[in-house]
Amino acid sequence: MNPTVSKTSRSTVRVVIAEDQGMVLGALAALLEIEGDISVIARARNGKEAVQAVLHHKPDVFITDIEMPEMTGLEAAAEIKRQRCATRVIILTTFARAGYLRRALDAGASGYLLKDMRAEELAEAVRRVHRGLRVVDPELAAEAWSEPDPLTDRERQVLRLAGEGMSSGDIATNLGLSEGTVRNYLSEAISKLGAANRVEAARIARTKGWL
Amino acid sequence: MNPTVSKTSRSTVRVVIAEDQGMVLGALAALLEIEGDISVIARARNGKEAVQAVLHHKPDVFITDIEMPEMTGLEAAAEIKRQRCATRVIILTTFARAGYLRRALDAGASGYLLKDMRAEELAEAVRRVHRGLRVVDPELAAEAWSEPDPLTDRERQVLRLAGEGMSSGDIATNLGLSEGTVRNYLSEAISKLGAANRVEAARIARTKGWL
DNA sequence: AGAATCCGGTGACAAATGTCATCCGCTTGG
DNA sequence: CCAAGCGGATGACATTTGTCACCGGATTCT
Repeated sequence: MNPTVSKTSRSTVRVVIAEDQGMVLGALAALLEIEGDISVIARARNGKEAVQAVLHHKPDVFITDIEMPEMTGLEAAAEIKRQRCATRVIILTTFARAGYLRRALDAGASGYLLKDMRAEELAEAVRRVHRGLRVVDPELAAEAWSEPDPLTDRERQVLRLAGEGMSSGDIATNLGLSEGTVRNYLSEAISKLGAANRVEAARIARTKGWL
Repeated sequence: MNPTVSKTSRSTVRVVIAEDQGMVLGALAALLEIEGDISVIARARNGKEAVQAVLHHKPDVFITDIEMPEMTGLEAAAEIKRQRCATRVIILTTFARAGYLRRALDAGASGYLLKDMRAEELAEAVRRVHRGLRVVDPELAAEAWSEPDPLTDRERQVLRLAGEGMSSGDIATNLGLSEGTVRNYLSEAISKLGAANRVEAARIARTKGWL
C-alpha cells in the first residue's frame, strides 16, 4: 500500500533455527539461505541454546524441532512467549501428533510443519508466518481439537515408565506409590485408550502425542 | 599428474539422494548443491524409487536414509550392489546402531554417517567415498564387530510383535506357533538380552539395531 | 456442616507371563 | 546306523498383570 510498509515486507526475514541433528540443521539452513529474502542469523542444537539465541537476536521467525536435549522445542517456544518476545514461532517436527500440535498452539506457535512435507513449503511458511498468518495443516488441526488427551498426570507418568519396560513394582518405587495403586492407574489408562495391555496402551498414547 | 586424470578427479561428483522426509531431502540436496563440486542429479522418497534412479543415472555416489517406506535403505543398497552397479553407497541415518552398521557394510556400503554429525562432514564424506575411501565412525565400527546379534530369527520375530503390544496368544496365531512355544522363545530372548521382561527386551534389541 | 470429589491404598481373583524340564520328529554328520 | 542338534510342543509352577469393589483422608462446592 505505502512505501514504508513495502520496505518492511520486502526486507529479508531474519531467522533462527533449532534442531538437534547437526546434518539436518545445516541442511535446513542451506535450504533457507538459497531464498534471497531469508537469512539464517543463528543456529542452535538444543532448546536452551535456542532460547538464548532468540532472546539475543530477536529474529522475525524462530524455527524449531520438538524433540531435543536439555529443553524441548515446545518448552522453548513457551519460554520465548513468556519473555514477551515478538518473534513468531514455527514448530518443525517428524510427528503428526495431535497432542504436540495442541501444546504447540497453547505455547503460542504460529506454525506447525511436518518434516515430510515438500521442501519448498518451508520458505513459504516462513514468509506467511512473518506476515502474521498461521500455518497449520487443517486436517491435523481438526484432529487436535476433536481428541483431547484423556489421561491424568499420574496415568501419564505411570504409562511412560511402563512403556520403558519397568514392572509395576519398579514404577511404584520410582514414584513413591504402592504397587496396587500403580496397577490401578495402569488399568484406568488401558481402558481409557481401548488397549488390551500396558504395552499397547503406551504405544497408542505415544502416537497421539500424549506420552 | 596428467591432464586427463586431473579432468576426471576435478569434475563434479554426481549424487542421488534418498530420504522419506521431503523437507530433509530438499534440505540435504541444497546443502550439497552449494558445494561447487557436487551435483544432485536425482532424489527419491523411498527405496524402490531410489533403486530405479540409481540404476538409471549411474551416479558416482548414492546417499540413503535407512528407514523408508516400500524398501529400506539397506535393502536398496544391497539390491544396487547385486545389480553390479559401480555406484558407491553412503548410509545416512539417525541411529548409531551396531546392527544397522553391520548390515550396511554387509550390503557393500562405503560410508555410514549419523545425522547428528556436523553438516560439513557430509560433503567431505561424499568426496572421500568418491575417491574410494571408506567413511565409518571408528568407535561405532568397533562396537558393531564386538557385539554380534545373539537372537535367532524366531526370537526376533516374536520379540518384534511382543514389542508392538501383542499378547503371547496373538503372536502364536500370527506366526502359526503354539502359545507355549512363543513364551519359550520370549523367555530365551529375555535371558539372552539380560532383560527383566518382554518390554525391556524389545527396547534393548531395538536400540542395538537387532529389531 | 454436609455432600461430592479426588487421590491413594487394600484385598481378592482371574488371566497373562516367565521359567524349566521334558518330549517328539527331523536333519546332519560321523 | 546312530548320536547329536534343532525347531517346536507340553505341562506344571511361581510371578506379574489387569480388573473391581471398596476404604480413608483431604479438598472443594454449596
